[in-house]
Amino acid sequence: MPRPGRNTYSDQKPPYSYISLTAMAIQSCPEKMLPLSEIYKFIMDRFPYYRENTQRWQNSLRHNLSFNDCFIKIPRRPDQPGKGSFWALHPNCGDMFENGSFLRRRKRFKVLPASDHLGPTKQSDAAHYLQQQAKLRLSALAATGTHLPQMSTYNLGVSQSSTFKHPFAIENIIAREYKVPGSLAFSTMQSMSAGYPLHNQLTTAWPHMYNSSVIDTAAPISMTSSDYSAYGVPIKTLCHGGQSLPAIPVPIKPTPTSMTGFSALPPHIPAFLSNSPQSLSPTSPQTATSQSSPATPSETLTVIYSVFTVCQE
DNA sequence: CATTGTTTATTGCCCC
DNA sequence: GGGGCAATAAACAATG
Repeated sequence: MPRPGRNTYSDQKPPYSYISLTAMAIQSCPEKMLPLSEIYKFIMDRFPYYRENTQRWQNSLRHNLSFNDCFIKIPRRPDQPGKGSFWALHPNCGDMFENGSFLRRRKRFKVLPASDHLGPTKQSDAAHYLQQQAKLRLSALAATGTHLPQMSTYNLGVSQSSTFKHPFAIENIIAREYKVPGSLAFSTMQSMSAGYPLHNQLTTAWPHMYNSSVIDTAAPISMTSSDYSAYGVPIKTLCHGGQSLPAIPVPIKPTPTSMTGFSALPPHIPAFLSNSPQSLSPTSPQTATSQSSPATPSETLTVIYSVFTVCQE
C-alpha cells in the first residue's frame, strides 16, 4: 500500500460513514443536538476532505438524517430564530457502533413500531426526552461554570460495554475539538495513549482530520461560544431556576400511535452518549478537580426522574 | 430563492 | 447469489 504524501494525506476521505460523522457532530456539542448547518460546519472544520463537493456529500448527509431512525428531529422553539430543526441521536440507538468506535456500526438502528416496552422508542418520546436532556445539561453547565460537570447522566445502570475506550470512539475523536488549554489537550493525548496501546495515535491515525484547536481557536462547539441553544433563549435565562419549563415541542416525525409518554429511563444508553469529552481522560485536570462538581450522577438521576414526573403530568 | 427535509432509485461493497 | 449497509443522485416538498 503506497502511502500518500503528507500534504495529500489529510485530504483523504475519512473512514467514517455519514452516520458516524453526523453522530460525532451531534455528540460534540453540549446539548447533543445540532442544526443541519452546524453539522455541516463541524464536518468541514474537522475533515478537509469535506470542504469540497459540498453539494454532493451534504445531500447524502441529509438523506442519512432523514432515512435513518437513529437521528431524530427536534423542532426549534417558537422563539428560536433560524431555519430547520435540531438533529439529535435517538436515545435508544446506543451501542450502534462497536466498541464505541465510529468506524463500524453494529447494525442499523430501527425504531420499533411497538410501544409496549421501556424507553423512548418512539420519535416523539425520544424528542421529548432529548429536550429534557439538553435542558439538564445546560442547567448543570450554568450551575458549575463554563464546563460540563462530570455528570454521567445516563451512566447509572447503563451497560458500560466500554470502559475501554476505543481510539476511534467519539470521546477520543472530538476531545481534541474541545476548547481546552494546551496543557490539558496534551494530557488528554497522554491519557489516550495510556488507555490504548498506540503510540502517537492521533497524528498517525488521523491524518485526514484537522486539529481544529490549531486552526480554529474559538472552538465553535464550546459552550461559551455556542450562539445557539436548543431552546432559543440565553443560557442564563434558560437555567434560571429551571422551574417554568417551556412547552415541549411536538416532534416533527410523528408516529401513528398516540403519545403515551415514557415512564422510565432508556434501558440502555451508550457510554459515548453519556460522557462529556472531558471525562474520557482519567488524568485530565478537569477530571481530577471534578470532585467539587455539585452534581453527582445519582443526584443528576434524581433530577431527571423529577423532570420526567413533571413532564408526564 | 436558498436551505432544509423526504423519498425513491441505483450502485457497490461486504458478509453469510 | 442474496441480504444488509452505505454512498450517491435526483426529484420534490416545505419553509424561512
